[in-house]
Amino acid sequence: MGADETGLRGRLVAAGVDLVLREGQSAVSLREIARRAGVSHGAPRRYFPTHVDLLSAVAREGFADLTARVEQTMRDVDPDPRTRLTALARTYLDFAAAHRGMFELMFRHDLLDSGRLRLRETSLPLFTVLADLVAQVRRPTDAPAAVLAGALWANLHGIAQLWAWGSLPLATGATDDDTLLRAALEAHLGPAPA
Amino acid sequence: MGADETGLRGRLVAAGVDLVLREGQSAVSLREIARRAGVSHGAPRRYFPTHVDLLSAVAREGFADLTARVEQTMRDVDPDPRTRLTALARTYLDFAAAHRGMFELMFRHDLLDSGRLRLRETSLPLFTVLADLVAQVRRPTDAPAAVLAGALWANLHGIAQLWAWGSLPLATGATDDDTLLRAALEAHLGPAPA
DNA sequence: GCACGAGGGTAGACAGCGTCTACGGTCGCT
DNA sequence: AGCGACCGTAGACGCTGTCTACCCTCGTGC
Repeated sequence: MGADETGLRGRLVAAGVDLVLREGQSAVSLREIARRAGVSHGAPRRYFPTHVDLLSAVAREGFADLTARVEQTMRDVDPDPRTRLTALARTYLDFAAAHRGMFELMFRHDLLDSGRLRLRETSLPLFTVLADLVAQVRRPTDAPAAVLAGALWANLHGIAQLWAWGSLPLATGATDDDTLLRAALEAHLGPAPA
Repeated sequence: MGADETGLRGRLVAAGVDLVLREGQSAVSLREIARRAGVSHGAPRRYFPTHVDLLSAVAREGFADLTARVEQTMRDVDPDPRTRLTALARTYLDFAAAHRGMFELMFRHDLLDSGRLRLRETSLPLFTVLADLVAQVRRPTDAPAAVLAGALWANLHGIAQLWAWGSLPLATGATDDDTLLRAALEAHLGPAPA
């Protein structure tokens, strides 16, 4: 998906992905990526004029990975939309927890050039999957589907972020994020079916 | 509140706060703060052994500021808990939008030492205000108050963050965050009273 | 009245960073 | 054979955070 090209460009992105997964977002320096790719520190410049460009490409891989996981989940799980939404949410939170560095990078808009690489648009298919499912379970009195989906996404995202920060467990006394997730889903979509 | 001490320590924090508000989180370097405080680059070290310590102190001011704003809102607004919750949420989102750099810094747990400065605990009073209000409007079938409050906070936080990133407006087609906010409040707390 | 020690700020060094620029080598094409 | 385009190297620059040695200025004990 772009990262496994044989050229240096692909190797750089792959090294960046590997680095952010292993060491976190702050470790992803241009020079370290170049080192891991076995080239001089000036080499990346041919493909990525600035550090931001390279980070954006790495983040793009992150979105692609997350999207692929969600699509895989959709393939595995029951077609009932409510079930699918629950599974999607779980996948989102699991991704954030398992790849925290990547997840952080993906939403560090101060580090990324969302315009040049159409990064925001890269996250759109993901939102579309969510929005389609939301539209199917939406009740007549609910907000419009796009709004409902946006609010739900924001809730998922907030849980992922605050949970990682440690504030949420401290404040709520919870030991896992599943309780919070269930509460969020029921709040937005109504009580879970029996 | 700690930042207006006359000593160098207070001046450093004040300079940091000013800098993050004006230029954003990435501009808050140790040396730049020292420069603005009119001291040499080594001076901060007496009070803040590392950059992280200084940033944490700045973020602490941010939490203090936000808490003060919320408390002011609580003083100004009608005692009806639902109204208060709406106002609190609005204050939260306004703060995030108006002081984006500070808001980012406050939740950059990778940059902060939440342990040493009890930073997480600093955000706790804020959560308590929210939790108390939530407890008052909670319906019998809702999740426990702490969980409900946590989920709602996460929703607010997610809206603030995703909105700032630009993804949410793009995905939902909304032009302001108020629609999203109302949807979130109604989802967690039930339909708004007439 | 004076030495002394501690607190607090200065100044220089170091390695690492992103960026810029000049250079070289290695192709394929005419 | 010669020539360009492509692609990577290497060194410099100014910036960063951190470390260390130094010094100046007090307050205190004698």
